[in-house]
Amino acid sequence: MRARIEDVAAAAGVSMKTVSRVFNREPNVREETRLKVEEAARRLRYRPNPSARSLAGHRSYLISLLYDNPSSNYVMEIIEGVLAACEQAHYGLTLRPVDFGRRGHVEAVESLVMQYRPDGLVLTPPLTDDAPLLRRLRELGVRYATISAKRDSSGIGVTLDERAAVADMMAHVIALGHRRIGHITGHRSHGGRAWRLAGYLDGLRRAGIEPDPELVVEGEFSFESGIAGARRLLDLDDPPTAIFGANDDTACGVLYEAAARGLRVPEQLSVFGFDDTPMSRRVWPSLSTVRQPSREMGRIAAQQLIAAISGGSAQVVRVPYQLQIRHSTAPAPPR
Amino acid sequence: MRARIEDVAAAAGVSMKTVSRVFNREPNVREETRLKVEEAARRLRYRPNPSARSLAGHRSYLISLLYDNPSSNYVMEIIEGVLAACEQAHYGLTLRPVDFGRRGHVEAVESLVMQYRPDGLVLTPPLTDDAPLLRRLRELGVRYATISAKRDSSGIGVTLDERAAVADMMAHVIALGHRRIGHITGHRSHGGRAWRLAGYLDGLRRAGIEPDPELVVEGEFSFESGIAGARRLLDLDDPPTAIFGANDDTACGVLYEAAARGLRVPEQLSVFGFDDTPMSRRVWPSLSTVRQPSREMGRIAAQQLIAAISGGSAQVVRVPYQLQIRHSTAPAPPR
DNA sequence: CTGTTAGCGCTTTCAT
DNA sequence: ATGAAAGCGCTAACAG
Repeated sequence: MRARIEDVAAAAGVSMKTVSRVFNREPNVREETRLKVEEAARRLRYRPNPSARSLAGHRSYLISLLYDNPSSNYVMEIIEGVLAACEQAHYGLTLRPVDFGRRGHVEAVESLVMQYRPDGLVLTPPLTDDAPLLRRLRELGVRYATISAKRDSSGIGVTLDERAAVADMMAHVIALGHRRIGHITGHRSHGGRAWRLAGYLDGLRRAGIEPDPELVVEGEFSFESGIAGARRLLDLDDPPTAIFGANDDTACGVLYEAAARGLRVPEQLSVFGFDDTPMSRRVWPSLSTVRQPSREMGRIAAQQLIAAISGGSAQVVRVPYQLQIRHSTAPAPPR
Repeated sequence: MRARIEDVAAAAGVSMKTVSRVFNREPNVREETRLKVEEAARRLRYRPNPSARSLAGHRSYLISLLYDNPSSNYVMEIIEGVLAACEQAHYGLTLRPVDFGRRGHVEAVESLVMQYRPDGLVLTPPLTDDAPLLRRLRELGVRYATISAKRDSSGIGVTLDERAAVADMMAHVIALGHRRIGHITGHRSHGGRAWRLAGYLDGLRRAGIEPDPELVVEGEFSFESGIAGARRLLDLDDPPTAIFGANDDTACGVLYEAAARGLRVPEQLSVFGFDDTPMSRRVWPSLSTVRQPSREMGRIAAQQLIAAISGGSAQVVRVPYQLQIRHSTAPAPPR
């Protein structure tokens, strides 16, 4: 049978509570005692029973990740990071796909919270800026960390300066001689949309280029909206020589439409995206994009959250970005 | 505060045990009594405490999904399906990325099992055919369901006739006039490799085409191996006019290499894959491939597993495939 | 710094 | 068909 805390206590010649203290890293245990306990636990291959722990401790040792599946790669990387942090802190993870657009999604989250009583949540965009959801979470008294939130609402989480990243990328493209640069935006409900648009405008302004409203078309972070956006942009009387898709999916849509028209990338059209998903390396030509350390961001968000749960201090950590210049950006064609 | 089983019992005028019976769908409860209990539970918004339930019931109500991340899209779809089944059965899900190649991976799984005591596992390829892992699981007495296992080892799970699917796809390509068809195989440790190779050979045989060993090159289900395989195949003195990549990633590598050489797909080269990942619709030209209902397969695997856990009967369910003919396959070029 | 005692909310076992 | 009592393995609260 499996060893219980009682067995460890007996083997180490201490009380159950002392073993509990050691395992929970509580203070007031002599180094010598701790070693004895650890040794006994190892010998008996003791593993605390999570159910008993939660039941007696009035906490679930569980955190939940809420996502709205913008992209599988993104979510999987976030999951990996969150999982790594959970493992280290001996927390469990539950997943919750949320249908952001659909009514009743707040109730769905509420039901998760009521049922599993997670000690905290990790939110990914666009849920990070879903006002009704955030309000309800606050009413329920659930702590949460945000990843790439437009506005910090919990003081716990992680972000990246998307605006500066895009501005940097714009500088790169402008240095290649491009003056007419199109942008297919992200979905209105995503925080990233505003940041990336702002970075696009920053880039133009810094180069002294007057923004042309015609060159900014609505998208929604999807492959399809990349195709549609590229069509509108390329059908313009004075079409752009470069297009910034608000994320890699969108940029891949642009690539697709260009190929469909027999337009050569990057010779006749430069394209760039944002996220550095694996796909950006797998398309032809490979996509210039901004690398976002998603896995790391997941890890940090969960770490901050667990720190807050454990009564420590937490913050919104800013992580660095990185430009990935590949084969989809090249000097502007002569006019 | 949160309602407990005791409160529901009091409100319904029955004992705790009766409430427990109702919630666990145990027999020996009068219809009338059950309704009373359900009504009281609804009024008090009662949710059983999962920790207490597991502690007293000696089961975790948890299943674990083990995966080795061949592709994010694939894993995410499986997760969604498994999650759907869990939800319905009031089971929790824990995730376990496993580094199949690395030594110590069996111990990593064992540690998961010892710590969380899941009531069962769901295995995805290639873990489904990892002999040392399976042996250890059996020693530990853990039940598991397999998804697309090469060999059925637990009697619980879901499969798809990959061999027949590939043979069908071959028939389609042969009907287009192709005679020299190349194949970049999957990784040796994956069950899918053998099936897909067998389907490729079936297809040739049925058309009376003598297989040419030169046309089969080793791959590993990756984009990179698709590029490498395409190079070898296209550098042949008598290169193929069509190439079957063992999965979509591989096929996308072929597309990439073809584009890099200025070879037009499908006019000069036909390409097809397997899986129908979202990417297959996003590349240019869009990829002909075999659709595998991954989400559904995840759901079924989890359902079967939970049925087995609950003492019911379970089996290996076979699900249907579907050919997706898109723009990467066309009549063979005249010789 | 360490130990004792009393639950946590549920299911089991055994009555009735 | 229903109920009473005895834990499941751990931590909280309080002693010492």
